[in-house]
Amino acid sequence: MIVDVALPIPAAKTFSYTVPDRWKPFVEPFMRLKVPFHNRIHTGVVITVGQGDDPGLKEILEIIDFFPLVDETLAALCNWSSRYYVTPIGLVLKYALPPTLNVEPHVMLRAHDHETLHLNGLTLTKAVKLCGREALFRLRQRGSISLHDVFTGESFLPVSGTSTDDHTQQNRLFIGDVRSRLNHYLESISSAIDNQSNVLMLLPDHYAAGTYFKRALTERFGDRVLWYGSGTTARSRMETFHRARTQGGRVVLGNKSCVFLPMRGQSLVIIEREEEDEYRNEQGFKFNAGTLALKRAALGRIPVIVGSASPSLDTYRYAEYNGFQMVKNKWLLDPESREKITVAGLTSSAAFLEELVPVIKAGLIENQRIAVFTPRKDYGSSLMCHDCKKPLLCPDCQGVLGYEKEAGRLTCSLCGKSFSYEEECSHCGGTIIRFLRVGAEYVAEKLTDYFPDAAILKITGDSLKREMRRLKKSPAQSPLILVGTQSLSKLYEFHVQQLVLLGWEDLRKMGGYRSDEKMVQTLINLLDALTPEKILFFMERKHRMDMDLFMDMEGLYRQALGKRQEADFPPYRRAFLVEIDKKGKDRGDKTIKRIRDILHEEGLFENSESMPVLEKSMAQKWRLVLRGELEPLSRALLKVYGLPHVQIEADPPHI
DNA sequence: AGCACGCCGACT
DNA sequence: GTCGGCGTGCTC
Repeated sequence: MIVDVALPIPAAKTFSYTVPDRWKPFVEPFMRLKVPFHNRIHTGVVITVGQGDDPGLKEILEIIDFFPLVDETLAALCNWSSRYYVTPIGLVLKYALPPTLNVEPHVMLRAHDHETLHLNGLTLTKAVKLCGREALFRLRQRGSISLHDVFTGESFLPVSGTSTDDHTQQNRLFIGDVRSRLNHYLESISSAIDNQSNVLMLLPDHYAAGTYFKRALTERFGDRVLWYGSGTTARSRMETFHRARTQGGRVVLGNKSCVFLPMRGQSLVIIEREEEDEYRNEQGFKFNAGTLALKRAALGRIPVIVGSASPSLDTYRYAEYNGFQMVKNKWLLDPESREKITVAGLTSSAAFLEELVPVIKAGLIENQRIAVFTPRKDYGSSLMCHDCKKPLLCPDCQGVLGYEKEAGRLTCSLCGKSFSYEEECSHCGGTIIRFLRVGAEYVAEKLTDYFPDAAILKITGDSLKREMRRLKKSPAQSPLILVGTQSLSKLYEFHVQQLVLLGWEDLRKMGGYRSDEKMVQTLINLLDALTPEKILFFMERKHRMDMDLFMDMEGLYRQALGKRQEADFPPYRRAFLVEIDKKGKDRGDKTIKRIRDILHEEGLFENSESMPVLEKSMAQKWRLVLRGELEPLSRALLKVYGLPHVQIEADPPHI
């Protein structure tokens, strides 16, 4: 017997091992096992079980799981993810079945004959220590012991995530404000859990959206509401794991890792604000949890509700293409909102404070809550030497640098790398560095100078968790200034009287083919969360935008999708960014040749004209953008994956 | 990923 | 003459 095993290493292949007789009766695909590898012991996952024998192969050491921890739908989801995100299956499985999944301390043994009486009530961890894994496998097979989890007391058995055939639900894209979405979710969840099936609900974060929905759902459904993911204890994470797989009538809330949570009898998946960046997993296996949740629902034939005030173009098209019911409850830039909007022109971006201060002053006198939005979180960006007028760019990728004053460093907006701030031009040595754009840190500092007695909170991605606590204590009647980025839109139902947008139109230039879409989403989500009575834009005169352009939702989406189709971009084509480090002594030339060879071998780009040219040679790396159909591309790119100094990003936003 | 092998610079 | 730097390659 030979098994092909996926290992958590960045190589797009499986490794074969023979199975010794004592383990033969127990092997099944998707069980975890221990194998010798490179003079070490690794945890791998069985992908296929085959007949035959090969004395050249090593033997597996031990099987870990008594049965696979993923059901058929999740196994299919892992396989699909591996191809869709060009990540070796071993790394996908490492995410789906992480070491933190501490199953055995929470599973107990029950004895069914005299021989095993001494094992009764022991946890699996202790029993394994006492008599070894192999013996327990045999005892269980002949029925001398059974397993149950400590949380529910129910039998610990393979989970089957099949749909419960609830025909009251159907796939739906719900576009509306947060109140209407919440009500819609509550009604849908209610009818789902009434018939004892489970609901999986994805939320963009834990501290803001997470607590908002958790509170609202708990009010209605009590302890049937569970959270799965970080931001909680290891034990309660395991409790959710066991309850979701054995019990029914539960709602599991989570952000990313919950898309791989096995669940019994599911009847609904809900994705809240799928367009949020927080659904993107940036390290290791890079994926979008919203996209995976949609796929999981499709694979398991489970109805899905996607709710947002401003869905992404990808989801809008996916929903239309797959026959979702399109419910347009409310578009927040409707003619009614038009009356609340004032657009003020600025002569230059530096002039804004003179115009902003009187507005804030008037608001504070009236005890208002005012939110000031600015696209950037840092102190200043678009740095430029005063002497030679040359811009300061990221030495690595030539991206725009942002200056963080408090931290005293420069951070690249493109690659995220940080550098200490030297206050010196690399071209001429000049020491006067100017910045042409300002961000939240600067605005907050200046407003504090102007209004030293006012309560001013800075809301950015990094400070959100901390500031949420202070915010909850703030009485609704006292004046407050919130200065922040997109993160302001996480403050669900935090009502402000005024919303001021400084340089919102700048989002348009912040790079990537999705920038127009992001601009609209940012605005709509701010309106969704903060429900402002007045909306005041300060826009640079030459970039001033006509707000009437955004009032017709269908027209807006139709036009944007038309452009994407014409340009052959997502969602009509898959796009991948391949980056090659110039570290090697050949400056990456050899790697590029190998990539071209692999693409050619796979039958892609047969004539040299369609062969991708290297789009950009930057200081430290080559950039290559590939667009095309998923199947041939991902097959070829998985081969590219293992090459040294090569990074592959699926659906890159910055192209 | 880790770990070994291999080919060029500063040391007793 | 060697020790060790990391670039390159392989792992059933």
